[in-house]
Amino acid sequence: MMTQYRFSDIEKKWQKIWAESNLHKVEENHEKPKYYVLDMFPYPSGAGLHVGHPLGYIASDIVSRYKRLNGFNVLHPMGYDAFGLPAEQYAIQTGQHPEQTTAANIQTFRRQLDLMGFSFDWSRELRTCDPDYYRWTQWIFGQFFQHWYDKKEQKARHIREIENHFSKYGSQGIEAACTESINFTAAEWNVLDAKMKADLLNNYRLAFIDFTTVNWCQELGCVLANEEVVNHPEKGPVSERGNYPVVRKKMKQWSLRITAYADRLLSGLNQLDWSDSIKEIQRNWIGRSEGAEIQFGLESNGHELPPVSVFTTRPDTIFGATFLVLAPEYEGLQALCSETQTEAVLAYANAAKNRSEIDRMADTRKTGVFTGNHAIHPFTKKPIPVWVSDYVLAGYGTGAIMAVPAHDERDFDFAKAFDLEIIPVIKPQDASLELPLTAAFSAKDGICFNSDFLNDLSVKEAISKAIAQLETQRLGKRRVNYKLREAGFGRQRYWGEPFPIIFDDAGIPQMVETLPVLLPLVESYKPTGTGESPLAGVAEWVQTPAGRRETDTMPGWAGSSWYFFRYMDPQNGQAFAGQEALNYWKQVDLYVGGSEHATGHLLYSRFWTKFLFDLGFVGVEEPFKKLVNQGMIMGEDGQKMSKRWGNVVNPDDVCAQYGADTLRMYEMFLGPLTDSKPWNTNGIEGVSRFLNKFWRLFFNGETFELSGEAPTPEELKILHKTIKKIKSDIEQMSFNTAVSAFMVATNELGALKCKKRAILEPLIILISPFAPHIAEELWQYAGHSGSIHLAAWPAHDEQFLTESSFEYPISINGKTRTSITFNLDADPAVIESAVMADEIVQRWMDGKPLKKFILVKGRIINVVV
RNA sequence: GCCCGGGUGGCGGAAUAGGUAGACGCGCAGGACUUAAAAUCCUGUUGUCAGCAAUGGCAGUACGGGUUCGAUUCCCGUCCCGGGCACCA
Repeated sequence: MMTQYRFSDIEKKWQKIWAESNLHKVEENHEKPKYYVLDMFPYPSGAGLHVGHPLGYIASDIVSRYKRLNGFNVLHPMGYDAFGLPAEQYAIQTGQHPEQTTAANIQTFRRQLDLMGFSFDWSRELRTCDPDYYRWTQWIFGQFFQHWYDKKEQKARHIREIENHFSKYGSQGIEAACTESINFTAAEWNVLDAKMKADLLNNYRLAFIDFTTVNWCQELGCVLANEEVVNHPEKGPVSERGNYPVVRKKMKQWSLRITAYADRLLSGLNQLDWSDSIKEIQRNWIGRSEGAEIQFGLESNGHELPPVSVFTTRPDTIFGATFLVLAPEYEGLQALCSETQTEAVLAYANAAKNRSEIDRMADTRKTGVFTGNHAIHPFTKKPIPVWVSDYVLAGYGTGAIMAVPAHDERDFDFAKAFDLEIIPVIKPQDASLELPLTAAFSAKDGICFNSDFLNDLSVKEAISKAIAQLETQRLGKRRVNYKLREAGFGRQRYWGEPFPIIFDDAGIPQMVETLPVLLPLVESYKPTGTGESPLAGVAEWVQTPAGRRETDTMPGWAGSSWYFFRYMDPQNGQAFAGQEALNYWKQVDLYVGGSEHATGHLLYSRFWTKFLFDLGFVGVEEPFKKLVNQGMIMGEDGQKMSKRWGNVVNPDDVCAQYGADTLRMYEMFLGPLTDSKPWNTNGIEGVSRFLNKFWRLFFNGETFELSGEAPTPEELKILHKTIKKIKSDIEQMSFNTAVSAFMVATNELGALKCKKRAILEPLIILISPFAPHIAEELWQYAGHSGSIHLAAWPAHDEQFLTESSFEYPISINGKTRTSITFNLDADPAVIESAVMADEIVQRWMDGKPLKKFILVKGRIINVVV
């Protein structure tokens, strides 16, 4: 009977000892360099964990343990993102308070996480739904509310400073991030009443009340996200759940002015050690484009009409602009229509308003209505018609475009649909355009023609020149535009952070000073049907002596946008984290989590960090220095692991059958961390076999055996190449090849029957980050009283790896034919003559003369004939 | 449509400052130990052709070209898969 290693006893034993001795508790320690390893904290769903969830946790745990062995003071915390919709929906169905279900779910999660032997410092655990936590989420919101963004200084400043400025100088000299730019004098400001001042300041606050268009479902009594709305063939837009009609409705909504930070969010990406794909996703989401804003005066037919500003990235095509198009939601649209066309335009705008986003997206046929009026081309002074069409979006640029049908596909389609003029002004560099155009020529490497002062310039030159000309003639200016929209921050839900806001009798929002504002108990979690959150029904909470409370709650991402700072000092009652802790831990060195948060959590966290940086609370502008996105583990059938497909593998079962160490190593062995890959039950057997083999390296039958015998060069070479390989693999997060290196070392040492302490003991340390329990047990067997996780990482010594000779593959014309061993310091001339004298080489040369002899030292020899 | 990744045995995957393609594991086939099974160990395993065999030839990293003494790796074109964005002017 072979010794079987008893993982179940061993794992239970050590997990208990580690917990009781607080082995993983960490404090600030200025003697050691710090390292902060963070996992994206989980939402504690009722389903518990499946084997896909711990993938990233295992990787981060390996790095944490590796860093500790290398002398780093490692912060490796865990907590729960506990506010959110599923708990609330469960409450609606069962009447159970979300707090109860959340607490129960957290217990399950904790039990499952403990099974896998992670080295989290649980004394720092946090939950976003805990009042001691969310009081600081509310506090940070309050800071957003009390600040505005100064574009000149590129930072957030206190709202009092802009008030002071307004009272002395009006809006003159202020360049602020705002909803709309308004000009007024100090005198005008000073005569405003308190409510009017508050409304005006709302235009500048970083947390402000916005009016946004939402998908409103009367039947469900709530607002729906775009993805919750589907298109019904007869009824039009309906809710995904229940098929109830959905209309677009303007609603008051708290928002955060994230666009103020668009520039910095974009440029900050360059310094981050993140995957290119996720940086690219954020770049696209921010969507910076450079171009010009151009003013078009309108032909007045008797009465004066306001000018229309358009945004374009192609001012070089200005001479090809043959009409303007306004969005159906264009501000002041009605005033721009001629009398005869007003009715048609308004009918069109109204129809467009109720078309769902998806509908508008899916349908690329061009529709539109002529306003009946003309604009004046800024250079040619010719009149060009002004149209309205829903292919122009109100929310981007100015909500109006100059259409250049010859060089923009959409404008081309529109011009064809309504028989509008098409004037080509850009031609390919080395050819002329084929006329008439059958499609827009939108290449950006052409040459201008038909374009007055831009003729013969390249597109790039023409863009600069056109802007310069527009600026000198005061017809327009350079402008940078972003796709990024303000971040809607209010939810008509119960299970979230209440806003620390009370509207006083004048309707002015006032910051609540005493935090936290506790989430009150409600009787029903159901939507009220009025568009308000269930909190609106708690009269005694809503009505306060100071006024009426805001009844919306914050979105799921509020609590997760700053939790990484709270871990640094989780019990602090005076601040979201103390200065000392913030200065010591600074930022997350390694962040591991899924890529699905690219445009949500990861962007918002960067935004909040930059804001807290501006206020001087934190010393870093970026929260996550290095980010690694682990892939998904699919079911054995290749589909996403889900109850629905019946392919879920539970880590509890795997731990019971094979042990946590096997599960950990197997998940790492599956393939590169960042790839998605299927689970394979057979594969885990191989890793289980390996760990047993590893265990047996140390045993002779039933007895543990380590000898003090001096190791041979061959054994030393195996050890040192393994140390080197594991170190570099962990640092590159190539865990699958690290596991394979352990297998190779075990196979080789097993074959040599090596039982020497000098070789095997360092090997236990190497494997301890991967398989912490078995390593701890073997370490104890080896006679150590302290934990292996407090040991030091062995250093590899190159001298054991250097070879004196090398077996050179010999290729003739690039095809390997034989191999000959030479000393590495042998004279190339000697090698050449030896190779040329070789029988096999001679045979393949077949009497042809030698053309070239290539020797790459320690690599290859190639004979060219 | 645009922007990122990526295509290597029966399977998961190794190997890229260009240098012996297929490490490691799974699966499969054969063998040892055993009354038997489990466990463990050993051998083989890209395809194909020749040979009783040891062995050897040819082809081969999605496809077609190119650069090079030499290409899975670099360049150009095509196809396919995954992800992101999408009437963003």
